[in-house]
Amino acid sequence: MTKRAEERRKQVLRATLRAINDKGFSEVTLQDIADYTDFSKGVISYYFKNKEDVFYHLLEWMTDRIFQNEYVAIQKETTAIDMMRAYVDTVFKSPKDNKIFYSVYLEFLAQTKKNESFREVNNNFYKNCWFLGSEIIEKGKSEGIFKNVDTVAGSHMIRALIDGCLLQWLMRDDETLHSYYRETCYETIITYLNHKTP
Amino acid sequence: MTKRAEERRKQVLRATLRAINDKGFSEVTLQDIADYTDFSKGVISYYFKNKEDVFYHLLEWMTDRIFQNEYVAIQKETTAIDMMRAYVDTVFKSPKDNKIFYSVYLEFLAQTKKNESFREVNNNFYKNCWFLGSEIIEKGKSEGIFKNVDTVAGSHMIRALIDGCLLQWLMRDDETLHSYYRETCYETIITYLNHKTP
Amino acid sequence: MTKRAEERRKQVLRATLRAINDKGFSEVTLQDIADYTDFSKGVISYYFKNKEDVFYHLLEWMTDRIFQNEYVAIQKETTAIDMMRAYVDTVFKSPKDNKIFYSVYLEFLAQTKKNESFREVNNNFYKNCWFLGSEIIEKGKSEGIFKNVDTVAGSHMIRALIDGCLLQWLMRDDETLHSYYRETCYETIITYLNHKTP
Amino acid sequence: MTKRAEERRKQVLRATLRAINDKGFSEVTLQDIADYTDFSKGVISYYFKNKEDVFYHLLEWMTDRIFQNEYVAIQKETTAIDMMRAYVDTVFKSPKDNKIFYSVYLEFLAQTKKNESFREVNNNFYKNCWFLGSEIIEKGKSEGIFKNVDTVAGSHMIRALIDGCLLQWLMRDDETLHSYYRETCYETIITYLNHKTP
DNA sequence: TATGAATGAGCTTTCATTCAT
DNA sequence: TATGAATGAAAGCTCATTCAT
Repeated sequence: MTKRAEERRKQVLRATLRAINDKGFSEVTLQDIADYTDFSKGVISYYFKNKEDVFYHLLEWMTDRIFQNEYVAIQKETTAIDMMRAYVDTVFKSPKDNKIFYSVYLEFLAQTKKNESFREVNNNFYKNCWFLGSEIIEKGKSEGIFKNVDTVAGSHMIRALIDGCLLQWLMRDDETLHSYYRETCYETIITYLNHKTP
Repeated sequence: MTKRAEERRKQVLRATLRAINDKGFSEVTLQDIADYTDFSKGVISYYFKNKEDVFYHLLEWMTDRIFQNEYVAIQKETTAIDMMRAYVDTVFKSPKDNKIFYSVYLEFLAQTKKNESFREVNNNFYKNCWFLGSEIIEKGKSEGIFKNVDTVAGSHMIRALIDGCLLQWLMRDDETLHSYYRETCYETIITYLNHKTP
Repeated sequence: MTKRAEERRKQVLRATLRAINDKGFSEVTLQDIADYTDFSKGVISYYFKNKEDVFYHLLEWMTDRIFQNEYVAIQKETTAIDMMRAYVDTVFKSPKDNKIFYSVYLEFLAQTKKNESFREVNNNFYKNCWFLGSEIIEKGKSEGIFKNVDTVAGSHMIRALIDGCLLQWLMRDDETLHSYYRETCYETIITYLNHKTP
Repeated sequence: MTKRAEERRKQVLRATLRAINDKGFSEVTLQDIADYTDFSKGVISYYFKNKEDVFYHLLEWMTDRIFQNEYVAIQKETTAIDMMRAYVDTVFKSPKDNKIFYSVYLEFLAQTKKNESFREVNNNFYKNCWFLGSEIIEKGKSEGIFKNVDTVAGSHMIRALIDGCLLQWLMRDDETLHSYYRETCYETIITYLNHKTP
């Protein structure tokens, strides 16, 4: 693929993200997407096989980027607690970002049933998320904390709580609750990881 | 509304649930819904304002029924622990039921952005869920447990974890994981509610 | 199929024939066809699976009608010569009819390569044509003429000459040549069927 | 026109013939044609006015080549019978060649209605074909055979039968019938030309 | 000369909605 | 009450053509 093709595809994906955010996944048309680029409708079909192919690559691109950010964030820290903090802070980046990302992500999840390839991308994202959780828990164990948590189950629950909180925050549609959910999510995770009785 | 009208509307809603489950929210047509009733396409328009109106009432009906089941279940129990157990068991009723309900529910959540009325129905459902969580936590407090948990935040986290677990389970598309998520979800909640350090 | 459906389908087929005649097979749009009916574009899709399905049924309808006319015409005659005359006269019905039918038929033949089902309809038409030729030749033999002609090969050649003449006439696009080709075709066939040396 | 232009145009025409043969006349795209050359889509527009212009020149080129082959073939012979034989043998060159040429030619004929220039090219081809037929008939007459045939009508009928046979063979889509149609066509023509009763 | 990126008109098809019966 | 015939807007996608490079 040429450099130009690479760039055009990125442009289309960015436009698609904004278009879905504004119109909704199932409602967005190729024309809508084109309207967010500086190009005509034709470029989308020129650089992607079809509309679904655009969506597929958007999901892949979004989840990859999210994971990269989270991974980089926790790598910067040295203690398990700080890593967990960094993880949650990166997940709850900002009301604006979370709203765009999570509402679009939610639409992808809803499509999963009819679209096996979306499911696969998401499962890969899950694996990455669990990997982050596991790294943090293992780090904690090496520090002598998080002793009573099973690494695998813990990584599942961390992500479940994060998703549940983001979902609840998104549905309540009140940006002022963003920090509330970030903090409560963080504290709940820490409380859970730190619990004394096995 | 006449008795007959009431009955027809129920028939349409039931048919819609099955149709969405089979075809997907955005793909389902009025013809699909009609095919699941013993009536023709016309009855749907006859008893509902339009397609969106059908969906609205379906969401309302589904979330009400879910809440009722959960409410009845916890009312039967006498201790906070048993109530929590009953709550989680009712939520994780069976792989089949969860798959149908939650995948359709997920599609509704994804539509929330474009549909204010869906959001309202869901927020009402949330309130009901938080009420259940609060009741259980308060009961626990009266029993001398769950001492270090804030009732409101706790009820939020309980629901967030439940949703996060169901979502993760649904996305993994592996029915054998159903009991794993049910148990891990339950234990994580109990661990969190029981934690010692404030 | 209801009576109304039957009628609508006929209306669509008639409209399609006229539309193809005016615009050409590959150029005709569903809108064109609809414009020749008193209905909207939707009815076509309502009564036929898709555009190709319309074409398929048109070819079937056309070739059936042609064969029926020819069959009826030769059945009315009592001698082989008169039957042959009636056959050719029916084939060369009128410049107007031949132009419409044959130009559309020609487009179907050209599509045969990509459309197996068109080929099958045409092969069935061929069988019917050969049957007519065979009947005439056999009748002639029973009268003591057409002695030196093989029935099967003869029936093939009769149709080949008819098609070749109609094609040539159509391509020359000169209506005054219609009777010339009809007569020359007839005489050539008779001369061939009557030939003395085996 | 430069030598290079001449060469490029030939390359495009050859590619077009193959492309039409593979994809069909109305389905072939400029991209398809380009894929059969070693050039890009642009060269086609560079050396031809538009797509239709390519087709026009292809038809011209094909019919010219066919005529040249037939003309050369009959010129080599010395008797009318041998010439007729050579004509038919050249027409029925081989199943493979006939299939390619005739199916593409058929598509051109079908386009004739909308395309006056195609008709003109074909009428010129017809004139050439009739010329060949006339030459053979006149030669026969000079040899004392073919006495009872009108030269002009005979030349028309010869071509009509040839076209009718090739068409029928093509539609039956059975390569093993090729020699059957070649022989039967030849014999039918000879029988007709040789007939005794005026 | 030759390329292929970009355009956008135009196609088929789907389907919510209306309404005469 | 209930039907389903008919409508026509709106969608995705294709591709001939243009033109900067």
